[in-house]
Amino acid sequence: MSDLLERERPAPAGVLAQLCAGEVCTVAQALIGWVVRHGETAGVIVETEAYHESEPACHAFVGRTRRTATLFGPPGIAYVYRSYGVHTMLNVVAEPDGIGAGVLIRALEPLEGVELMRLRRGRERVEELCSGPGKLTQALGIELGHNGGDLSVGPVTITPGVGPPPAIIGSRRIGITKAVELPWRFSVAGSRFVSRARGAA
DNA sequence: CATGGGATTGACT
DNA sequence: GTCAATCCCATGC
Repeated sequence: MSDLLERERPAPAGVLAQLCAGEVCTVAQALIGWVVRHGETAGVIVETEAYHESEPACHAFVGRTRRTATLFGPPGIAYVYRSYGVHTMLNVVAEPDGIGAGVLIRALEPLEGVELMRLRRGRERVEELCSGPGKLTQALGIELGHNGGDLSVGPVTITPGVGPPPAIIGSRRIGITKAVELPWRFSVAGSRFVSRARGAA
């Protein structure tokens, strides 16, 4: 219905870092429509969530530790971690160096390498390839070793999309137990590629 | 060194 | 709707 018929375009040096240096909720919305690529697989971002050191749902809330060091670093860097011992999550570090904040990439609209995504996911339907934070990292082959990597350099990259920015809906973040009231989840209105809150319509 | 808790997903009742 | 899988890492003794 509202599929994004976009393709990535090269970004001038420093564009991603400059964008990500802004306020994290602004960054989370601005990244929608951008393209995540790893090798031959790529997808358009259709859902994000913002996390900031000032609120307890953010890993950086506890301060700078080995785990959160990346979050406190410069913007535009990948923060990758393992969740529930099973799934890998991809975040983009936001806000200036020294502030712990990041944007969780929660869903992509598959753009290239769909057959490889199907192979990695063991699913056929395109709607089931990247419609969740653990799913998209599996589909793109993103792993813990990508933590700390510069997303403007690669191997995992995030580059601008093409075309008008899509209409964005704000809502509550999913799967957390603290600061649940903050409307810091952002998704493309009407997209069939966004994740589903457990049991939601 | 031991313990406990997840920014989830898929299978099953 | 319910539940287990599975491991990294922060915390505490």
